[in-house]
Amino acid sequence: MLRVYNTLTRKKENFETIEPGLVKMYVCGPTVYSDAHVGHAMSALVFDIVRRYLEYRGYKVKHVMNFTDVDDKIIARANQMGVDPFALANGYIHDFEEHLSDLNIMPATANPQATRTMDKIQAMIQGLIGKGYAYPAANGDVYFRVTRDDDYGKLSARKLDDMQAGARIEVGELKEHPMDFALWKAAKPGEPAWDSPWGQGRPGWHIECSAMNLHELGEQIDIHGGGNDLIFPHHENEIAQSESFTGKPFARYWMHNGMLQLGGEKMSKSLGNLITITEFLEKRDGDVMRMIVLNGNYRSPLAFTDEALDAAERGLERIKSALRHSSGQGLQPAAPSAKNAPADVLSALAAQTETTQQTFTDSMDDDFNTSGALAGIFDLVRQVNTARDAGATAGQLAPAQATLRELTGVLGLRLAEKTGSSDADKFIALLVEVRGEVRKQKLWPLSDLIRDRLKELGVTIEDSKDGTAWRWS
RNA sequence: GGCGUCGUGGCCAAGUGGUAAGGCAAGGGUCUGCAAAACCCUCAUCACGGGUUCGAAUCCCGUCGACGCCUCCA
Repeated sequence: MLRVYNTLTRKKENFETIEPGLVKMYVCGPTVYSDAHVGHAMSALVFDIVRRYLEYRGYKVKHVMNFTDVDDKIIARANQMGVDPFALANGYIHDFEEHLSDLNIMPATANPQATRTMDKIQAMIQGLIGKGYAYPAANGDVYFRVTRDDDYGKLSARKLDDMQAGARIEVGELKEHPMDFALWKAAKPGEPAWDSPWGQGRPGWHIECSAMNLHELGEQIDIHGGGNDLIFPHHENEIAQSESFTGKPFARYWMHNGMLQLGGEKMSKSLGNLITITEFLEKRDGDVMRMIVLNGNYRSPLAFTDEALDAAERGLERIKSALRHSSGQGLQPAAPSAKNAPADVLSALAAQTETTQQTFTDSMDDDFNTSGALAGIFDLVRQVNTARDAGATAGQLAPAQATLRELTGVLGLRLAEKTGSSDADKFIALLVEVRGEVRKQKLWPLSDLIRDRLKELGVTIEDSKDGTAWRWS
C-alpha cells in the first residue's frame, strides 16, 4: 500500500485515487523571468520521481505543470531590458524545457500558461464574485474575500487572526480585510493587459493555478505539488479559490518538497545565492543532481555542497560498476574469464535480486523513501560485483543487472557510460593492444606512460588477469 | 513575535516502541608488476535535561539549536 505524506493533515495517508488507476497531479512550475536554478530542478526532479514510481505501480498519470508567464517581475525585467515581456517569458520557458530534458525529467502531459488560460481565469473570477467570495475594488482590482472562507488557513495551519497580528500589509481602503488577495490586477500604463468585465488588467498569481487545474484536470485532483515555500500564501489561496468556486474538496494530497540550501540558507532568486541549472550541467552530469535528491528525503532541506555532490558522483560510479560486463557500452571487454560462479554465489545473487526488488517497493511505498530504495540497490550492486569476481558469466549476471536497470530507471537515473567518437575508439583499441604487448615484455615505465596519458585524455584503463578493459571517463 | 518542520557516526542520510540501513570519506586487507576498479574487515547509542514503559533514537514535557513560512519565491 502506497502511503503519502499530506501537508494538509501533516500525516502519512494511504494513497487512494479519485478514479481507479488514474492519478491527476498538478505541480506548480516556475515564474519565468530569469534563469532557472538547481532549486527549481530539485522540485521538478522530486515530482518526476513521484510520477515515475506511480507509473511503475501501474497508474496512469496526468501530470500538469504550469508556467507563470505574466507577473510583476517579468514585466519589470522586460522593461529593464527593453524587450517584450512575452518574448522574454517564452525564451525562459524554452530554456526550462531544455533543462528538464537534460535532467531526464519526463515532460508533463500538459504545460498550461497563464496567458493562454485567460478566459478560464476570468470565468472563475466571475463565478467567485457571483457567489460572494470576491469583490471588485474601485480601482479595477478584484480581491478574494478571505473572511467569507470558513477554513481559510487550513493548509498552512494558521488562523486569520494570527496572521493579521503579524501582517505588515497596508490595509488600504481598497481591501476589506488585509489578507484579501488579488484575483485580478488593474493595468498600470505600459503594462500588458487583457480586457475584462472589471476593466483592463491581468490575473493575480494564485488564480491561474486554480483555473488551470479546473481546466486541465477537473474540479478535484489527487496530488498537488510544489516547493514548501508555496504553502503560504500560494497554495492556501489556491485551495480557497478552488473550493469556494466548486464547493468541493480540491486536492486529496498536498505534497511539498524541501528547499535546497546553499551556504546554510535557502537558495533563491531574491537572496541571489544560486547556482543555475546551466552552470551545474557544465560541471556535472544530470544524474548527479538526481542522485543528490534521491539520497535525501524530498521533504527535508537539502544541503547543496561540493562534498555531497562528489559523494553522489562516486555512488553513481559504483552503481555503474555493477552494470558493466563484457557487453557494456563504452567498455571494451577483457577476454571473458567466466568459468561459472559457485552455486552459493549464484543463489545469493538471486536472493538479493528479490530482496532488493522488495526493499525498493517497500521503501518507495513509504512516502517515496528514495534513500531506503537506494540502500537496497547498493546491496544488489555489491552482490553483482561479488558474483562477477567469483566468475559469473554475463548470462548469469543478466537477471540481476536487468533488475538494477529497471529500478534505477524508475528513479530516473540514466547511468550512461561516456562515449567517444567511434574513430577515436579504434585508435584507442590499437593503443591498448600495443600496450598489452609492451606489458608482456614487462616494459612497465612505457606501459604506465600510455595509461597515464590516456587518463589525461579521458580514457581509463583497467588491467586484469584476463586482459585490459578501457572506457571513457 | 506567531506558525511549521527538524536535530542520528568526519560528511550526506534511512530507521516512530524491542538493543542503529545505505552512500561518501578514512584506516587495514585480498587482487595487481604498479595502479585503477571490485571485494572483505574496522568505524555511532541517536542535541541536552526530565518523564512514561519490562524496554525508546522512536511516546510525553522542558531547554538549546537549525531551517522554512508569515512579502515575490520550486
